Amino acid sequence: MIYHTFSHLPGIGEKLERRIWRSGVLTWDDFLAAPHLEGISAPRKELYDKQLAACRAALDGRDAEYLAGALKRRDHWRLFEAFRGEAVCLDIETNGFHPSQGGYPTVVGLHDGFDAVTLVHGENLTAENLNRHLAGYKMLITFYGAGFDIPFLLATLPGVRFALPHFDLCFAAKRLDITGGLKSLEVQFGMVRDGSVQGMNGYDAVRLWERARLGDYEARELLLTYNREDTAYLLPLADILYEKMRCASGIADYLPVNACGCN
DNA sequence: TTTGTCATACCCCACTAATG
DNA sequence: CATTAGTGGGGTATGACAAA
Repeated sequence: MIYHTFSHLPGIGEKLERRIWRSGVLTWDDFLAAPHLEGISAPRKELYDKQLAACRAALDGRDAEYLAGALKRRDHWRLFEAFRGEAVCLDIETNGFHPSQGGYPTVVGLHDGFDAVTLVHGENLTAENLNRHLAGYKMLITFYGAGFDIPFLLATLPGVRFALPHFDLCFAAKRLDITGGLKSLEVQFGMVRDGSVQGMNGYDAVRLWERARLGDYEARELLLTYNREDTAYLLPLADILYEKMRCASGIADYLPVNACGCN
């Protein structure tokens, strides 16, 4: 999808991007090879050519951070296919307070589809540790992380750094007119949680931390399991939502073979 | 080259919905 | 609850193209 993207160029929105596709220019290489494009003046094309060449070099060099900066936030999802193999899902639990009132993250969970890492407050949760783990990946996946998890971590863990492309599934779902929180989406797409944490919500996680903090080992284990389940379903959900977003973008209408399976 | 017209990208605002 | 980013609506600014 990223090779088909032109909406990040200044002055090109969704409409113009589709017009470019309609004219037969489907990829960055097509664009660079075309001597002239209708609706785009020569000096402007020259500027676009430069930017596309830079993006292409970044993609060839797997420079995810450059591309994160080059794309508008709402279009980061377009990088998913390119970086799926090096994507990490993140979800946090907190003690229930806001950073300004003594709030802190209790658990930060990372899951890449194979391995799960859990950073726990007072044990191994530090900005350095989190940065080190994130550094091994090319893309970040969250559910409403842009609105909650990321700002919360930035406010409570000085030095933590988020520069990766960020696929926020919550806003993708909203743009697709799929409403409801993470749990609701899991049900909609037939994902079933481990019985021990079924029906739990974020508030329960707050209470579990209270007990875990006082030495309740069982509560601690349940809290970690809950967080792990939260992160474990993000990647399969991303797969589903990415396909739907791609279909909604309209690119499949212009590709020679419609291998999209849009419904 | 200048002007007029049209399309559309962009900006600002209040609102929404999700998080623990 | 309080908090937050993204969204959508509506107005404005900008750029492409064609006619003069």
